[in-house]
Amino acid sequence: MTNISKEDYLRVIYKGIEETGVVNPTMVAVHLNISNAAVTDMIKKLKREKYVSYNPYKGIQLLQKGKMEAIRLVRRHRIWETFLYQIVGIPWYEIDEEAENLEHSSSDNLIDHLERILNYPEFDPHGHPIPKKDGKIPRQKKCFPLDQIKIGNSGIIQKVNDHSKEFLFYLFNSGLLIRKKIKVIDKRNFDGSIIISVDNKELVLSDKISKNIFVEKIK
Amino acid sequence: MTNISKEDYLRVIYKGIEETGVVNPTMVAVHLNISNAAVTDMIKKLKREKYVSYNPYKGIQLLQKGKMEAIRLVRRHRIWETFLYQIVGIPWYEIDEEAENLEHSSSDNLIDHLERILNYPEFDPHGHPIPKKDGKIPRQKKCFPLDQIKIGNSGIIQKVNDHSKEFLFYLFNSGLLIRKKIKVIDKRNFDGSIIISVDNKELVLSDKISKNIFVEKIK
DNA sequence: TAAATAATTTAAGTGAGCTTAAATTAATTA
DNA sequence: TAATTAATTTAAGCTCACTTAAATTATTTA
Ligand SMILES: [Mn+2]
Ligand SMILES: [Mn+2]
Ligand SMILES: [Mn+2]
Ligand SMILES: [Mn+2]
Repeated sequence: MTNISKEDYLRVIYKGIEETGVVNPTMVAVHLNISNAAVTDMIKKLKREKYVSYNPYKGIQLLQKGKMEAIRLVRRHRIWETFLYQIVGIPWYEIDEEAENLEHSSSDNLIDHLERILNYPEFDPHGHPIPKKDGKIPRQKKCFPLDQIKIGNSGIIQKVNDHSKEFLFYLFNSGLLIRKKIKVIDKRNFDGSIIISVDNKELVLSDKISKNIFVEKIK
Repeated sequence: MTNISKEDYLRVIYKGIEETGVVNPTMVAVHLNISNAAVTDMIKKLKREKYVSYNPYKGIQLLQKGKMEAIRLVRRHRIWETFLYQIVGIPWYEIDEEAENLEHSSSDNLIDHLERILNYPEFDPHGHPIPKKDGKIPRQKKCFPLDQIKIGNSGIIQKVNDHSKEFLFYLFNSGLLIRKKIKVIDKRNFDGSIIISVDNKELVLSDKISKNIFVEKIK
C-alpha cells in the first residue's frame, strides 16, 4: 500500500462521511474512478491495518487511526487550496486539481509554514473548514443546500460541495461565489430547477447545481 | 513507466552530465539508491522511447526529448527551492528535500505563477541556474571547486554541488553561504584538506567538502 | 596479453494496484 | 415471500518498479 493511494482512499472516505453520512465501496470506486474489485481489495488492507472498520452493506467507518490520517490529509489539501488561491493567484476553479497532487507531496512542516503565512485561516476558498494542526475542525455556520430554500427566502452562499472545474467555472462566471447573497425567486417542480437572483440578476439553476450550493438562511 | 520515476531518472542523468560530464548506470543506481539491475531495465525503456541514447561502458546521453523533459523538471525543482526559501521561509538546508517531492506534483502553470511571484529569478539558493520556460539556461559565472584555488587567492562562493541536508547544514553553521567571500590560507597535501578564512574566521575543510563548493576567482 | 577487476546484463521472482468476468449475497420490490 | 435488482466479493491475470543471484562482457592492471 503506497502512501499516496492510502491517502486518497482515506480522503474519499472522510469526505463521503462529511457530506452524506455513509460511504460504501461503490461510492469510493466512483470517486476514485476505479473498479469495485480494486476497492474491495484495498478496504481489506485498510481494515487489516486498523484504518477503517467495514461490514458489507453497512458502510465504511473511519477508526481513530484512519480519521487522524484523513484529517491530516484534508488539512494539507485545504491549506494548499487557500495558499494557491490567496498567495499564488490560481483561479478558484483550478485550485482543487492542483491541491490534489500537492497534498501528497508536502511535509507537515511545510504545511505549518503555509498556514502561518495565511494567518491561520479557518475556511478554504470553497467554504470548507481547515482542520487545525491538532485535528480540531473549525465550527461551521449552519447551512442548507440551495434546493431546500423556500421561495421568497434569502441566504448567503457559505460552501460548495462539488469541486469539479466545470461546475466551479460555471458558478464563477455566474457570480455565485462564497459570501454572495442570493434570493430564491421561484421553483419548477417538474424538473427541480430553481430560479434565484444574485447581484440583481436572475438565474435558472438545475437541481444538480443547487444541491451543491450551501447557503446560510437570512431574513 | 510512471511519470515520477521517469522524471527522477532523467533528473539524475541531467545533473550527472551537468556536474561530471558523463553518467553510467552505476551512478544512476547510486543516486536513486536502487540496484543496477533496476537501472538497466529502466534505461532500456527510456532508450526505446527515445529519451536517451546508451552504449554499455560509454555512458548515457540525453536525446532532445529527454533533455527537454529533464530541463522542465529541473526548472520545477529549482523554482520550488527558490520559492520555499524566499517566500515560505524554509531553511536553506531543507529546501531540496521538500522540492524533490513537489517537483513531480505541480503543473507548468503553477510553476509559471511561482516564477512570476519570485520576479523571474535566474539562480536558485544553491547557486544553480533556473531554466527559463523556453528551456534557456541563464549563463553562469565561471567558477572552480574550492580545492583548486591556490594558497593566498580569494574567491566568492557561487554554487554548491551537494544538496544533502548534513552538508548544507554544516556550511550554513560555518557561514559558508552563497555570495560569501573566502580566502585560501593553506593546504595540507597529505589529506587534501584546506584552510580558508571567511568572516575573519579560519576554517579547516576536508577535500570532500571543498570539492563541492564552487567559487568565482577574484584578485 | 592473460588475469583480475569492475561494470553491466540476464534470469527469476515479489508486491502493489489495478483490470474484467463470474459468482455470491443482501436489499428491495412486486 | 419469491423474484428482481443492486452491492459486493472472488478469481484470474496484467503492468510496473523493484529485488537478489548468477552470468557475461569490457576495461584495467600485472
Ligand atoms: Mn478540494
Ligand atoms: Mn476545498
Ligand atoms: Mn535541489
Ligand atoms: Mn538547488
